[in-house]
Amino acid sequence: MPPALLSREEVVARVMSVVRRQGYDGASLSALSKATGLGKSSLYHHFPDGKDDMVGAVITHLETSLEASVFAPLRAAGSPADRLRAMNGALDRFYADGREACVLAILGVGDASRRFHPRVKRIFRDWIDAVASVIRDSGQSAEAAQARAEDAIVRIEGALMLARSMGEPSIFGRTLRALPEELLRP
Amino acid sequence: MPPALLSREEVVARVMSVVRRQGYDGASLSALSKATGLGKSSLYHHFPDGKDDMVGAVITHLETSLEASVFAPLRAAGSPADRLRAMNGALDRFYADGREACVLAILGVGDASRRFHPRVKRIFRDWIDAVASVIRDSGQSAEAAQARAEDAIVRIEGALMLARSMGEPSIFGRTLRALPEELLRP
DNA sequence: TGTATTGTACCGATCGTTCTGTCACCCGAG
DNA sequence: CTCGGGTGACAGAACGATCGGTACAATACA
Repeated sequence: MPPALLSREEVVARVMSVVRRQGYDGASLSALSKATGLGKSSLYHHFPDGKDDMVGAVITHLETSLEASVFAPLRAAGSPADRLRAMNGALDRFYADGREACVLAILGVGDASRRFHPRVKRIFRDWIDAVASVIRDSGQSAEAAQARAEDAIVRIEGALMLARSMGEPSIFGRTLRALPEELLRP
Repeated sequence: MPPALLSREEVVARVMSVVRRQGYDGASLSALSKATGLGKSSLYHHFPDGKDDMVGAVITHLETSLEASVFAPLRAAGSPADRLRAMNGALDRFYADGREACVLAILGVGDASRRFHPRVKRIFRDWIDAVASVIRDSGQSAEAAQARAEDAIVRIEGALMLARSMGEPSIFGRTLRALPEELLRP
């Protein structure tokens, strides 16, 4: 039971939480209604284009919050290792230490994936580029940095998936902690 | 349009194909009916417990075919590198060079995940153990082998996810090809 | 004939969506 | 200050479509 008054950001956060756990198809309007405390018609008042509109707002929220808490720190000043550790901290929080699924991975399932694919791809692209810039700053060539950055995202997403499938969230933390050394080795 | 007569294996394969693309919730009975060429009543004749029964059959098919084409080769005689390359060949085929999603990852989404979690976890467990045995045979300690084997599955699943999200299937092949060296390095 | 398989029609439930209406609140006119 | 008309935020009820699932008769094949 939400406390009657919810800001748009809070509503979007709750929608994201449901999508994360149930997937796009599983996130029914009635589930979203229950999670946000808003009637179905109220949801349509705030998101006139329906479910796609709500999930679009989730992606927008994801874009801005990833930019602020992950991409920007990666591009900031500081030692490469520190910048990677800053990313790790943000990811650990966002994924609840490996217990929560990745929204981007969830949105790759089903017909919805076609609609959201461009925006999802863009986020991954930005993420890879931000990680690659760190690795370049550590002295690697642009090509090696690009390849290692892709490998970083591969590991993060894979660890998230396996951690949840095995019921062992620690897999995620272990993978994260190993990343800086592996990405920066000569 | 299926050619009228389908073996149970072929039916299961088509169900798997739909689940893979649409997810559990998105794989409606009408979609499964269309994909298999069987009416709903025929589907219920062959799978009396409905959708869960069909997906259960998919998992069973997965267990046996992964055992035959991936786990067994990993445990067979031969050099560690050869055994890993044998796994890679099977995976490349099964995932269509990175174009098809992983059924196990798909089944981790939504309420369905709770029902199938034990079997999915078991498959991952067996997979990790089989890879670990290869790495042990290359001279690594049991602990290091276990950790590296987990990392292998992490990378395979992550690469599959990212390859599809980026629309660049080649990410999967590149990750696979890099695996033997990374897992067997001293 | 008997058994295995399938088509048709249907069930109640739930899907995403829309319509209608109500309530609280703001703001300018009197 | 009061009042009335807009305005945004919400709920209830209902829409047609589709969901997963069932009953049963008809067909196909042995």
